[in-house]
Amino acid sequence: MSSFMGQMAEYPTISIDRFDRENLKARAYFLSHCHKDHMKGLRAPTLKRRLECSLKVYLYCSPVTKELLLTSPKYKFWEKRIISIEIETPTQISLVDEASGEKEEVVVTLLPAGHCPGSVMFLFQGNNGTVLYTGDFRLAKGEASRMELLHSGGRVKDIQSVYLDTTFCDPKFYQIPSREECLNGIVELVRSWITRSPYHVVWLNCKAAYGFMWTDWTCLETCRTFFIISQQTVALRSMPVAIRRTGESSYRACFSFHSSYSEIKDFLSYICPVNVYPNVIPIGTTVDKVVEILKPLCRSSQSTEPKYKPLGKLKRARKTHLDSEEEEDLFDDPLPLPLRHKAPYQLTLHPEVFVMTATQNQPEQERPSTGYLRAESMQTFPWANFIDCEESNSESEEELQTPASSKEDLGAVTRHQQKADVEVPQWEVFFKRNDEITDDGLEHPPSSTEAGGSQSPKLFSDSDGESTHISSQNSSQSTHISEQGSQGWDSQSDTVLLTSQERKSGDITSLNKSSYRPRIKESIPATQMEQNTLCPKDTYSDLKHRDQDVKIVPSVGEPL
DNA sequence: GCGATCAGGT
DNA sequence: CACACCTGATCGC
Repeated sequence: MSSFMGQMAEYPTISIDRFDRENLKARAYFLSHCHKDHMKGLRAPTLKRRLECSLKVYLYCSPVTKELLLTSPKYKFWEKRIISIEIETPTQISLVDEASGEKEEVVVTLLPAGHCPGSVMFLFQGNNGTVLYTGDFRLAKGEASRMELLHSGGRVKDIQSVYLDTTFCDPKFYQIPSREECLNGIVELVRSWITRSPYHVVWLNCKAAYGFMWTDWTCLETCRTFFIISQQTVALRSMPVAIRRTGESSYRACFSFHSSYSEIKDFLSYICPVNVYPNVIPIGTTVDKVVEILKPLCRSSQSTEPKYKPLGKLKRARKTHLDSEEEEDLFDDPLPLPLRHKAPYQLTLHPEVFVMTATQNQPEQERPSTGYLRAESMQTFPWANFIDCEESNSESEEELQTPASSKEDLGAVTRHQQKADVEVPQWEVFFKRNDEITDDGLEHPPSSTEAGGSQSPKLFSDSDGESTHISSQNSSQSTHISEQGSQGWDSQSDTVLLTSQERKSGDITSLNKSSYRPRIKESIPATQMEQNTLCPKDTYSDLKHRDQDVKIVPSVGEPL
C-alpha cells in the first residue's frame, strides 16, 4: 500500500497518485496506474469542484490508464481534463499557478513500469533536477539499463531523487520468480492439458474486471497480484518453474507485480540517485530499515565515486554490492543500448487457470494427478513439441486423461486438433453453466444430461474437485477500476476458456508475445494529436538533453 | 444519501 | 506478513 503522499520535494506543485488534502492545490496531476490505492481522492467532490474552478488543471497518464479510468462512469468528469502521454515520449508541461500566473516548465517522460496494464514511471526534468517516480513497478534485473530515456550521452542520467516502490524491499523477498518463469510454467501446464484432446480445456477464472476488456489472447492481462511467502521463495529459487500443485486439481503460480528485493536493489544501484524515498513501508519493517538498505546504493553514500561514471565501470561496480550471478550478459553492451526487451513489459498472467476436460461425448473420469507438477517435467517440454509434452505427461499425469483419451497414441493430439473442427465442444454451454452457478460458487455442478450427453458434472466442480486450476500463491483480490465492481461486467468476461479454437488460431506461446513493446518517437495517435502540440525540440531552453525530442502539451487552458 | 473508515474476506 | 480489491457495518455530515 503506497504511503506516498503525492508530492515530491523537487516539484511540490505536482501531485502524483494522490488527489486529496494538500494535493487539491496541485497545478498538475499524474496517475501512474489505475489502482485504487493510487487514486485516493481522484473522484472526490472536492477535487471535482476544483476542476470546475481551475480550468487549467489536467491529469496526465498513459493512454491505457486513461482508457481504463474512463471506463468507469464515476471518473467520466475527468474526460476533458485528462491528457494521455505516449510512453517514452518526453513531453513538456507548463505548471501554471492560476492565481499569480507564475509558470514552471517540466519535461515528463513515461517509462513502462511493468506493474499492470498502462502502468508507468514518471521521469521529471526541470529546474529542480531530474527525479524519477516509479509508482508501482516490476522490472527485472538489467531492465533499467535498457531504458534509453534513462540515459543521456551514454550514461545514466543525473537523477536527483528516486521515489521508489519498496513494497518488497525486505531481504525475505530476495527473489521472486520472474514473469517469464511464471509464464512459462503456466503455459506449459496449460499446454500439457489442452493438447490432450479438444475436450481438454482450460478455464481461466478471472476475478479481475479489466484484464479482459481486450478481446484476444494476446491481451491476457490482469492486475491481480501474485506474491509468494518467504519460505517458498527459498524453495523456488532452485526451481525453473514458479508453479506448484496445491490440491488435486489446483495449481498456484508464484508471481509478483512488484519488484523483488534484489530487483529493487539492482534498479536503484543502476540509477544511483542522490536521494531515494521509499513509497511504501512494508508492514513489519520501518522507514529507517528500508532507507538503511537503499541509502548505500545512492550517490550520497558513495563519496569516493565520481558523480558520473562510464556505464562499463558502473556495471563492474555493481557487482561489489550485488551478489548476483547472472547479470554479466545484461550489461555488456555499450550504451546507448538498443531497446531489446527480452522480458515482455506489462505481461501479466491470469491468476487462476482452471484446467478441465470438456467431456461432452466422453466418459468423465478424468483424474488429476496429485503432488507437484514436476519441475523436471516442465523443463523437458520444448515449447512446440507435443510429443515431448505427452511423454512427460505419461506417468504422473496419465491419470488426468479420460479413458477415451488415455487410449490414444502419442500422435493423437495432433489429430485431435485437426479434428477439432467437427468435434468442438459447446463452449457456450460452459459459459452458460458458469453463469448459472456463479452464485453458488461452483459448488453445485450441473447434471451431466443438462450439459449435453455425457457432460461431466465435475467440469464445474470446485477447485479441489476434478477440474484443475492455477491460482495465485496467495490469492489476492483483483483490481476493479470500475466502481461497478465485478458485477458491472459481464460475468463471462471474468472467465476465459482456452479451447481448441484458440489453439488453432494461434500457438499458446503467443501469450509470450503479448508484450508491450515501447517505441521511441512513435507516431502519435489521433487522440494524442488532438491534444498535444508537437513542437521543435529546442523550444524548451531549460532542457538539459537537447538531443531528445520533447513534446509540449497545452496545459494552460487551451480547449482540448 | 453520501463519503470515510474500519473489519473481515478473497 | 506482503496486494488490491471486495462487502458490510458504522459513523458523521
